[in-house]
Amino acid sequence: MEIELKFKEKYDLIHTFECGQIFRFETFDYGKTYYGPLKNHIIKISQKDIHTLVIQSNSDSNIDISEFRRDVNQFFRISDNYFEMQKSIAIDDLMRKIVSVTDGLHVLKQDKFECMVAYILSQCSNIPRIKSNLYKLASKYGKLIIMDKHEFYTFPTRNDLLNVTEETYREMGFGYRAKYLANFISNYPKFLEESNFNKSLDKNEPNRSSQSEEFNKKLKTIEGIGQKVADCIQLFAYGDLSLYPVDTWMKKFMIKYYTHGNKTNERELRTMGRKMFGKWAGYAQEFIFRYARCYDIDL
DNA sequence: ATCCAGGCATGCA
DNA sequence: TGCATGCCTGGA
Repeated sequence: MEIELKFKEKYDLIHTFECGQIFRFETFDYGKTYYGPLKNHIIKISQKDIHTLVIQSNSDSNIDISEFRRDVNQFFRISDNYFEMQKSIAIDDLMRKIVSVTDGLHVLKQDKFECMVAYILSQCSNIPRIKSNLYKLASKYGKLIIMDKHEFYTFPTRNDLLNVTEETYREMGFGYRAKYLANFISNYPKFLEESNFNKSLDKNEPNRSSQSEEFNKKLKTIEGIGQKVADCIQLFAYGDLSLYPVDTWMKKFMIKYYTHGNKTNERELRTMGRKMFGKWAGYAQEFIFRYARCYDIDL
């Protein structure tokens, strides 16, 4: 099964898949094509031209084309107004530069459970290690899928992990995060299953911001999920673009360029970023993160 | 070899 | 409410 996705704006696969928002997509040809999981199958993403992606699925059976298209549209967030977003983020010379350097980077809408696990494991770690942790989980408890002679694994469901102990996670190298993950799986919070909550967050409803805040608080009641991880989950899996996760890179960047070198805490920087970039703060954060890590050698 | 990460919970002022 | 400290382990 194959569909084409057309964007008015530029789409850059390397910016999008290497910026650190998502961990289980791989390229075997230096960024020309990417493979990774979408729902219960594997997709191959290739670029036809700078505005057009071709998405192929490994499975032609047990999924219909309209459902596949809906999933793909959602994953690639095709209804984001990219030009408006870029324009409103480019608030000064530095941000204009960053928007131009990262042109074509798109925020993706990730699977909720997988994203939560990934970011619970991400704390005080690094991308290679997070990737390796997730690979261990998927290869042990997920389902093997072969596509184009490459091996991939679907991500395990919560059910698949119900009987896995903290000890096992430690043996898999998750360190002290093992406890958080085991606890998350076994005491899976009830509010995550209340589907109306998720739905209202997914839509653009008038009382969205208070719901967004409430949901953020609930996420932080989960052991091992603090402000930064909650923001990442809500941004990447729940599509709340108004969030501005502040990690060490963002902190370095903000202190260097926007507080005149004055040290402040993460909370203040988060508030500052959300104020500066409004409803597109999540995009701004991704652009800045990409820029800070890969293009600003002083940081 | 160390050293310290894409944080968090905890305990103390 | 704000800040220091320990936590696992493997990239760099």
